[in-house]
Amino acid sequence: MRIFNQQGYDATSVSDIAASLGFAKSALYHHFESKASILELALDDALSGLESALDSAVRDNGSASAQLRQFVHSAVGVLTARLPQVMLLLRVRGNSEVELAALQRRRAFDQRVAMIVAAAQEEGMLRKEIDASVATRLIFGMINSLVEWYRPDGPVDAAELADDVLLATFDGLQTHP
Amino acid sequence: MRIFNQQGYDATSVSDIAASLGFAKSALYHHFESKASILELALDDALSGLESALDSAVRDNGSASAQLRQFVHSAVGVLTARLPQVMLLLRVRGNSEVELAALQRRRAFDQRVAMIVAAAQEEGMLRKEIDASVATRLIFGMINSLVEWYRPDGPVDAAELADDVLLATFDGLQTHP
DNA sequence: GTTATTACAGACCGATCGTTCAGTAATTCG
DNA sequence: CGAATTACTGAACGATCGGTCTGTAATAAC
Repeated sequence: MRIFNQQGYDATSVSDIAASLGFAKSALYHHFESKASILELALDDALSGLESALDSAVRDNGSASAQLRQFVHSAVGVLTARLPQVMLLLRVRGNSEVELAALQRRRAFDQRVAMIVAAAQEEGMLRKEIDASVATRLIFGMINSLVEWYRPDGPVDAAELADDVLLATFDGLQTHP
Repeated sequence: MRIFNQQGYDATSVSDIAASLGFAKSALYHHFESKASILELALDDALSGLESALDSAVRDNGSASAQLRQFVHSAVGVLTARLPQVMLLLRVRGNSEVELAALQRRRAFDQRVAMIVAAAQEEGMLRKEIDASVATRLIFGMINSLVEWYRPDGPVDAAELADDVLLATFDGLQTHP
C-alpha cells in the first residue's frame, strides 16, 4: 500500500513491491493471487471502515443533523486511522474489475451520505442557499483531501483535526463578531 | 488530457491517445517529443493559470484578507475553466523529471498561499483556534476536490460554485440564528 | 529424524510499453 | 504544374510488464 500510494498503482510493478520486501517477485504470488487482489484487500478495508462509521452514526442519533455531525467527525477518524487504504480508494479510476467494483460500492455509500445531508438541510441545520448535493461534495471534498497531506507521524493531531474539520465545514473559518 | 484523466497517466498508453484521435501512434511523435512532454504542456498551463490568479489577487487588494477572498473565488474559476489541466496537476506523484518539476513549482505556489492565509489570520479574519497551515489545507482541499466531480456540462454553474465555496469555507454551511 | 508442508528463487512466457525509422500520402508554395 | 514541406503509416526495437513453472531451501509435524 505504501508503494502504491507513493508511485500510484499503475506505476508500481510487482517487482517494486517484492524488492522493497527483499523477495523475488515470484514469492509474492505464493501469498497473493494477483497484483489486483492486493489492491482489492486494501479497498475493501477502506470501504468497510467508512461504511461501519456511517452505520454507527445513523444508529446512534435520531436526527439527520446529529447523524451528519457524528459521521463527519468519525470519517476523519477512519481516514487518519486507515490512511493508506483510504488513499488508495480515493484514487481508484475504474481501470479493472476490482476498481469498478470498488467504485460502485463507493457510489452507493456516497448516496447514503447525500441523503443524510439533504435531510439535515430539511431539518434547518444547513443553509438552503447551497444545494444539498453540492454541500455534500464540498464537505467530503474537504475531508477526503486530508489524504493529500495528513501523516500519522506529522505535527497535526488526528483528534484535533476532526474537531477542526467540524468547525470549518459547519461554522466556517471566519471569525464572527 | 481527457484520457489521462479518465484512466490515469500511467495507465494510458500512447496507442490509446493515438487511437482516440484516429491516428497511428507514430503520428503523435511528429507533434510531440514524448509522452511526458504532453503531460508537461498541461501541467504548465494549470500552474500558470493558478499563479496568475494569485498574482492578480495580491495586486488588486491591500489586505491579506481581501487577497485571500479574491484568490479563493478565482481559484475556483481557474479550476473550472481549466479542469483537465488542473486535474492532471493534482494527481502528479513525482514519477518522472516532468512530474518532479511540477511538484516543486506547486510547492512554491502553495507556500505563497499559506503565507497569505497566515497573514489573514493575523488580521483577525480567520479564527485562531485552527492552525493557519491546517486552515490553508482545508480550504484548498475543498477547492481542489472540485476536480473529482465538477463537470463543465453538468448541472452546477461555475460562477455560483465559486460563491458557494466562498460561503462554505468562510461562513460555514450551518445556518446561524 | 523422516516427512509433509510452506516459503522462497530464478528462469522464462507472451503481451505491451514508449520510441524510432524508413517510406508514402497529403498539403502548401512558387 | 512541379517542388518542397508537412502529416502520417506500419514495422520493428529493446525494455518491462504481470504472471507461471520448476525446483530447492526452510520450517513444522509427528
